[in-house]
Amino acid sequence: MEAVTSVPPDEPSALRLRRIAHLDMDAFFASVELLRYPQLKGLAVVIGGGRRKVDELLHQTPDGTGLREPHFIPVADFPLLKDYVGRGVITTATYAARQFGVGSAMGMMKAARLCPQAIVLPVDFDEVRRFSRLFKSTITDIAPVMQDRGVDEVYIDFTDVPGGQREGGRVLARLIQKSIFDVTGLTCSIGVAPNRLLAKMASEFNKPNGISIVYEDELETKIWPLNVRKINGIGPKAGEKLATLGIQTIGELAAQDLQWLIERFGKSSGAWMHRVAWGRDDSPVVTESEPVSMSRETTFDRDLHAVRDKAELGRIFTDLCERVAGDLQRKGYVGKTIGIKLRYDDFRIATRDQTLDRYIQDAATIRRTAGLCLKRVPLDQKLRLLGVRVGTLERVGDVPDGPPELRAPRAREADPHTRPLF
DNA sequence: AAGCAGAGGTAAGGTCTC
DNA sequence: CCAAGAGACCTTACCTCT
Repeated sequence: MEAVTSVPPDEPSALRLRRIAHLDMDAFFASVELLRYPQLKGLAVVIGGGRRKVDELLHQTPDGTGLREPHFIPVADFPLLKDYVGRGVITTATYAARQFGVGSAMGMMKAARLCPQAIVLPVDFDEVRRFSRLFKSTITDIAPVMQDRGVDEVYIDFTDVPGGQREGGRVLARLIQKSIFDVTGLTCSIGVAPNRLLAKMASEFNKPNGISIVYEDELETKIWPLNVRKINGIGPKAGEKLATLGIQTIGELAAQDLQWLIERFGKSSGAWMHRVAWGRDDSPVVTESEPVSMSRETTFDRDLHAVRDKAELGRIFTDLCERVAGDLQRKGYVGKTIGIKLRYDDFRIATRDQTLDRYIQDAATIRRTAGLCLKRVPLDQKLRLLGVRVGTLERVGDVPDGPPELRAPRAREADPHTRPLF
């Protein structure tokens, strides 16, 4: 394991091991809600839906009389549940709800069937973001080298933090865990190991509210018995393929010949699998990064047909373009690759994109270019989702050929051949 | 003239993550 | 009949330039 950082040759005693931590907030979305509604503690609660109407559900009685204070009715007792929950999925479930087999990314209707007494709460993104900032700033106050991995997850480099090496990092992990709880009232789980790969797996060992340390020489005992799916980057597909090849555990993966893996998974993936199975990972903790693309997509309340529902689709399409443009402008980015994504009613996905010769950020150009993309895709089948994406981003003011994004879009009449469908 | 190699861009699809 | 949204990255194919 590449455990040694660069060490001045005249200071042999300064030889340090890399100590990387992975920190994961416990049932983050649900825990944030429980802070607000402590009376729900211990109950089966599912967060999600994502649809605005879940919010109404909280403030409405089944007979339609509104309530000012939120109240909590089990999903099963609510008539017209589908109208409220639509085609949404669960974001997080409390541990009580998980007992019933309910979990992240599961459809709401299915969850209602599995756990009829579950209380549904909407996601409060503002509140979640507030707590996200809060726990991250608590961390960087103690250990400055932190990498964002989403709202509820970070990597931290303990190597050069005073005390970061004590008890393999456990002392510092405990300090961070306690500080986060004091500031937010929320618990988290932390894994510390010689690299990010192992730290990520370690953080799952002792959930919730746990700490676990994995040392370099514990690969065989603590990592190899695990299923390959525990490796961050091996998902359902690769897991299935490995299973077909008779490989279940990470140890079995490590036992495979490098060339054999490359033949079956490609040069890059095969070599990567071999490396991670041996616990090798020297990727650094990266404290900042630039976005590559920004997108907006939406699943419709019902499947829509490109011709029959043209007007409605057109409205949604324009709205998506305006929202992406708004995101770009608000965050100060321009882009030159415009793309669309659509999902048919049978869940097949099609994408198209087009790269412009200049950087833009305005809704009109996005809309026009995305419209051209849409013309290149078969539209005889009903759609359930439409998305708009802008990629090849540059920061405003950092654009290779000056600031063309500030130029007004060139006014021009579309010729009939390239006139967008919407 | 033809062939090859490598770099880099574009496009489409797919996988994975939280 | 049920399966979100946002983003990163990979593979493959094709094209262009050198």
